[in-house]
Amino acid sequence: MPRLHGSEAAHAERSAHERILDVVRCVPRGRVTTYGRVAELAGLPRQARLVGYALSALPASTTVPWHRVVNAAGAVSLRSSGADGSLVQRLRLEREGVHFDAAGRVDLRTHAWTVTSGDRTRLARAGRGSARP
DNA sequence: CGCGTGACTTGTA
DNA sequence: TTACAAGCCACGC
Repeated sequence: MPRLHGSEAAHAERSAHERILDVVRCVPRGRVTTYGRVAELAGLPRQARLVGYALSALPASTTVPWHRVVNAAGAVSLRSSGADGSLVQRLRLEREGVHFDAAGRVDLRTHAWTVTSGDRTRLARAGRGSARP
């Protein structure tokens, strides 16, 4: 059972943390999105930092495609754990066909994820909770 | 309860 | 192009 965090409880029964993960799960293979974008789609505008915090809390065994989330400059953000994680992120993206330039940045104009109607349906379903009245 | 820190963004210079 | 400040939120001390 998701624990509510007060401020969002009045607006949704699903925590901001889970809504963020729902959005990230909708990012298709070979595409990337930004922290700010995820926050906005999760109904948390201007809270990109919260997205980074949510992803940092993911277990190593997660199925959430966290590697498809980059910063606004198209660069892979360093993790507090070290540079290994960012390297893994880059390798995973390249394996999906995402191209990095000489500066180590993704071309967001080419690889940015665009939300489709199917994505919105999927998000809405996740938001309602498939087992909720 | 205050303060610093952090996988961020945006605006300004 | 880079550098700095302000804004936002959760967490540990």
